[in-house]
Amino acid sequence: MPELPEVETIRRGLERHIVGKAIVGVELRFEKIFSGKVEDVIGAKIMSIRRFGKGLVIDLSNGFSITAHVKMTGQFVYFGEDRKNFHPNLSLPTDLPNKHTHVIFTLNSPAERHAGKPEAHPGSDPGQDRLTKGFLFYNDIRKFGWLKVVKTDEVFRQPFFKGLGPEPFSTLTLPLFKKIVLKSSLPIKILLMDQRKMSGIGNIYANDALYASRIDPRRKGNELTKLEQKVLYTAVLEVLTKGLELGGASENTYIQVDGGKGSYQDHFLVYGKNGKKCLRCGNLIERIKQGGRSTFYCPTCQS
DNA sequence: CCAGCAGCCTGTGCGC
DNA sequence: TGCGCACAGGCTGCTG
Repeated sequence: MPELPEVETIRRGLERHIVGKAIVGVELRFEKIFSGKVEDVIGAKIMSIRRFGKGLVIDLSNGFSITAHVKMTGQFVYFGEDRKNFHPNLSLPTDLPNKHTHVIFTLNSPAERHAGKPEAHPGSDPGQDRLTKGFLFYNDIRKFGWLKVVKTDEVFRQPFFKGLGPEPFSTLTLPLFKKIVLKSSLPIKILLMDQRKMSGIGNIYANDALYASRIDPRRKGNELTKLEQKVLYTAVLEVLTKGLELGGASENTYIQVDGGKGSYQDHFLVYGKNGKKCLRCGNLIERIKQGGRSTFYCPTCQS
């Protein structure tokens, strides 16, 4: 369930593992999830990785970018030349590529010409894999995610990027948050998850932020008090920060670029806890449907 | 314009 | 054991 913390963790992993390398090959195993031209990325060097909401942008040296959205089950995993993963405690795919691998990028490092140079501290440099060849796998069990090659200066012409609301850690200020909430008669939980109103928040963090704020997820945005608006804003940033610190929530298929897992799933406040005791009052957490999705809340604490 | 909902997919876990 | 079904959930595109 990649949301902002998970996607940002992926972004950081890609930044560490693939920036500086050149794309020397692309194997498309399932064409439907890929659009744009493969030729436009061949030979280009990877310059930077950006994230907007839950979307990723891999900027290349030739004026093109690979935009991507992993939706629910997409994974970017970087393996070294020996096709072994970098994470020491890897517990997920060791068999890549597997039947869920839809794209394989072969990467080559320009730094290879220095291969004969001895390392000052062999094995101790966290960026050492930048000096190796490798493979970047895009896996996606449910095939909801997509990769699209576009010109870098046209990234924001895409409907997805064009329509994104403000970012929780930068452009979504408290005054703006208050304004957005005040203007909407949507249930506050639906509002938090609306990527056009504000970006990056999905089901897990929306549930937990509302629980932390003691606000009933069914309340309308424009019916929140000024205090509740502020408390909720703070809670949103807090749960996202916590998720980020823990490397995201690996409850299902989400893994990091090096194959490691996040641990926010061990710190859920209310998400997925229906029938279990509320951490605050001990009464039972309930599950309801909002917009076709599960909402978890404590009927006693959240009013 | 907005709200609501089906569709896209596969794996998992449940009841019978 | 296995079948059918609900569920997971982000986003698009359609309808009213």
